[in-house]
Amino acid sequence: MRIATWNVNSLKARLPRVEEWLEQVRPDVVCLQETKLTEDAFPALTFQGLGYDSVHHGEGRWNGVAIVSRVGLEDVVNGFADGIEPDPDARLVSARCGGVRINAVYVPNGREVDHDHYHYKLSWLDRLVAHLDATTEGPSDEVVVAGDFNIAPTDLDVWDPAVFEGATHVTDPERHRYRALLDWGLHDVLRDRWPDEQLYSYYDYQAGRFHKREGVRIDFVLASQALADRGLLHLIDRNGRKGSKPSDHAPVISEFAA
DNA sequence: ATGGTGGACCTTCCA
Repeated sequence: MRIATWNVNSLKARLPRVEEWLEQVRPDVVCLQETKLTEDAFPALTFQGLGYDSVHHGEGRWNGVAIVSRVGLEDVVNGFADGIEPDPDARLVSARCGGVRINAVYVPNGREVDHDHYHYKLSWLDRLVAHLDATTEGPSDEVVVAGDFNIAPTDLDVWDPAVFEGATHVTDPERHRYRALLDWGLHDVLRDRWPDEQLYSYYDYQAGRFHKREGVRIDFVLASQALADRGLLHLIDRNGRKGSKPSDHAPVISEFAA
């Protein structure tokens, strides 16, 4: 089962590239972030034509997440299932695809340390753990949480740690909450496979960062033990960040034996 | 040269 995640930075702007990529890579499931679409504008028929079911949780101008699957798509949940107030933003959608509980996440950026949005980010990550508790029997299930986490777990995941001093994405409270997801029972399967490699999923559009290989790794496919044990390949698809009109994120792909 | 890129959308916000 091939599972991918891709922050497309507007599905409207990126649809031709996403179509081409689906035909080339043929993932079984792909989680999309930053669709920036209303429900009405989501191109479900385009995906249907490529053999994929889909579900979208969007709000229009910002955010928006989707799951696109060719191995079934059932038991959809929009947003958090923790029984608290609804999330004001469209940042989480989950469904069961091919027997796996898939969660597509777009974690808040945080903007600046101590900004209101930063505290929203921290509480959002706390709620994500509660959501997993509410929607699974626990980490013994086949569970995937895939998306843009807006956290670089360690200094190996940023091209120059000095540049990020005092910035979001690398602070202890953010990294602590990332580790809480691993403590829950999820595995960073790409990092486990490549423990020492500089692997980046996001490059700022500015200053030629991609061509200088100055990126950060903030997009992950996290998988529970049963899946992680069956990992076949884990990679970041640099081709997805090349060429004309790319997203600022590259797709991240993991494959698991059936 | 006090910017730089790109997407939302129309004036400024967001990443």
